[in-house]
Amino acid sequence: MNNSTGKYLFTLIQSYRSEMRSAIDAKSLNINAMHVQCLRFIAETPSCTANSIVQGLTRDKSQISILIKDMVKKGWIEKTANIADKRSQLLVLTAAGRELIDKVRQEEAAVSKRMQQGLSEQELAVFQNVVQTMIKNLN
Amino acid sequence: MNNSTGKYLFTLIQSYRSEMRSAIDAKSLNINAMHVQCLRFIAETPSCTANSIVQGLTRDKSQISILIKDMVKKGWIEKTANIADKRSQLLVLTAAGRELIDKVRQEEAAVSKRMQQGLSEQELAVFQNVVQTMIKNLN
DNA sequence: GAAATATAGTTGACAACATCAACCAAATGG
DNA sequence: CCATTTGGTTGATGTTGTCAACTATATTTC
Repeated sequence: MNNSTGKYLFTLIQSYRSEMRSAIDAKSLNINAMHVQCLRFIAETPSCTANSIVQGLTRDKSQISILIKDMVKKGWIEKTANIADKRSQLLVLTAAGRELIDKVRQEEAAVSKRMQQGLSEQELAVFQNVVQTMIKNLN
Repeated sequence: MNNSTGKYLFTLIQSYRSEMRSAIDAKSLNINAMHVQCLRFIAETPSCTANSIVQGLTRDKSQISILIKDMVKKGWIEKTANIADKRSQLLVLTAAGRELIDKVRQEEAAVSKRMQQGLSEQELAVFQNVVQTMIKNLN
């Protein structure tokens, strides 16, 4: 392999984003990529704080702060007091947030299924392993 | 494989971007990701026009128009009259642009090399095939 | 126990990337 | 020759990202 790696990965991600965008728009879900990542993270993380998301998604805290504010405003998540640390709040999905992320997951599953057409279980397993190794190599 | 595909790919791309950013900053190359893609595309495309880039990189024409303006201003590319179509101009790299993209390619090669540590030729070949198939499946 | 330092989160300013609409000049089609 | 399409530019706006400065709280040090 040569240094077209980056190029193909960019193209793949761009195509994936575009597909997800279309699916999201088609279903009028009205949610952004970073909102999706945050909601998923909150759903999967007990005692989730803004800082948990900062660490988990490797993003700047100011960016996450703004995203949280957006999602609270949109009624997808709620803040509750964090007894363990008065500086922070615990974040939980509301019923609307859970419903939304479930719908998004369905669209993600559909796009992933399309992406994987014609590829064997073995090829996908190698792919997964390679991606995880590459992530590890860079961090 | 499940729908964590998107998640891992996002993480990989983010890590890659971050690495490239650090490498670019360390060498004081002062160039952005989209500039890099454009310069590479121009270098590899005979009779390159703004529209060629729009089609090749699948980006909005207004975005490409602005990028071209930036790169001309920075002295990395030049516009020459397109005799075949008075509406458009041909884009070519200047000496400075060629030098810059060469340096970027070196950094890309270094990052790719790090990414690939511990992975066999066969695994990388499967990876490449899977990525290209996925791109094709989405378009 | 108080002071110094670090941390969690917020806000503002700015940059990079992206999309859409409106426009003009040129090319193409009927 | 006129209508339509295309290539490119600009403005407005949205999304994602980074950095600095700030406040309140927690932790560390003495």
